[in-house]
Amino acid sequence: MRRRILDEAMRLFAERGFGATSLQAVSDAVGIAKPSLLYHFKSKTALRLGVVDDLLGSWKDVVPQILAAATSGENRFEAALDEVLSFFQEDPDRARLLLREVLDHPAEMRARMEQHLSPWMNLVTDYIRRGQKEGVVYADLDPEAWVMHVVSQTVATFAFTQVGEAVLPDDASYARRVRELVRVAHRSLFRTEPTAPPDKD
Amino acid sequence: MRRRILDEAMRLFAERGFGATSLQAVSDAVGIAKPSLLYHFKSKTALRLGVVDDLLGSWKDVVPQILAAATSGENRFEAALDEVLSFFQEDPDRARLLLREVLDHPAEMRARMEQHLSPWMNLVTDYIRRGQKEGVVYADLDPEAWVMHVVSQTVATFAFTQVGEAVLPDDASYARRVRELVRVAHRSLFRTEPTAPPDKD
DNA sequence: CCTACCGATCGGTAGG
DNA sequence: CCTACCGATCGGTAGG
Repeated sequence: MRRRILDEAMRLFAERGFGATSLQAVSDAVGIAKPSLLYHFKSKTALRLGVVDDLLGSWKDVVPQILAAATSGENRFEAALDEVLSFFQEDPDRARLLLREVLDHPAEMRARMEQHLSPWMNLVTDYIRRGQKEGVVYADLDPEAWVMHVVSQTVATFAFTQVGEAVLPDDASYARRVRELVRVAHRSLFRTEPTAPPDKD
Repeated sequence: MRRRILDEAMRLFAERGFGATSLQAVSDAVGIAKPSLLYHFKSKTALRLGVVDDLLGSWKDVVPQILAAATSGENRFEAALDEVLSFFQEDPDRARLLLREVLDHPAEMRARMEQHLSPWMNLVTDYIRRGQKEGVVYADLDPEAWVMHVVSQTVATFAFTQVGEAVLPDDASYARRVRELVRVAHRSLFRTEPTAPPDKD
């Protein structure tokens, strides 16, 4: 039951925001009475924290896959980026909830992100710095800022599926934005040509 | 008075979100009674639309400056991007409100953005396509998707000032993110070296 | 997990 | 621009 509450709350918080979602709306979606929900989560704030913990927990599960992709095999860059992309692609509400949380609780999320991101951030930026010494990565690139850039652009791409279509009105709008995101990330990182060059239409 | 209501409502909506801001909170911030606020704006929804219209209206004023910067003088690229950057830099709440509106009302904002962006979007993308024919811009770049990328990254950079600091913990975090944004935009657009190359520290 | 219920606050109206 | 007030809904509790 806790699982079902978290799922419905996640969906509603991502869609309408925490402040615009009542406990009644969540319990209706689950199919239980409001006091029953408050047995599982003592307060609305406790429910919010439960949802955020759940999201960051599922992110933690993906980190090893990202690191594995980034440190072995060919096309390490594409493989690692694909892992980040598919995390949000799997459920775009993850991107929407993350954006809302960062807007609603910047200080709190700053601390949590630091905690959840720093382990793999350091590995990725070390890797980039090695590439800079070898001359394959631009020397004037700021590793931490570049990773933030790529991650936040990924979140934005999936959070704003619909709005992207306003400017890219064809039905391939989503695919175009993802492809351009990958292209921009690649071109801004490597001084050399892509191993597998992006299709040019 | 209408002006003061719009300013305070904008601030509060950007900070806490529309659903988490009561009319009482807005009227308190302005220093009037709640029914007085409802004389100027018939409903909470009318207030929201007033705030959004005001924001998009101020964007409209910047568009000519962007186009002027983009089509004359040297370093047209840097000059045009600077105009977009300074619009949000002037008041980061613009970025926050925009993000929230797009999350809360994707269909509505899609229509409004299309209306407010398409005039200059077409001019900018035409310009990029000319650059592609001349060979200075990457041929595999997707002009509309690229502009969306740069704009949304600008919005994200200013909306999430605090969270950026979690990963870039020094006190130059904000400047680093802006510089990297400009660098990424440049490197992903031009095949050639920058006219004024980014400092490499 | 439920019914019944709490005080506080919500958006909005009446009337001046 | 105000006071006074409305029904509805809010988050949360009592008690079983």
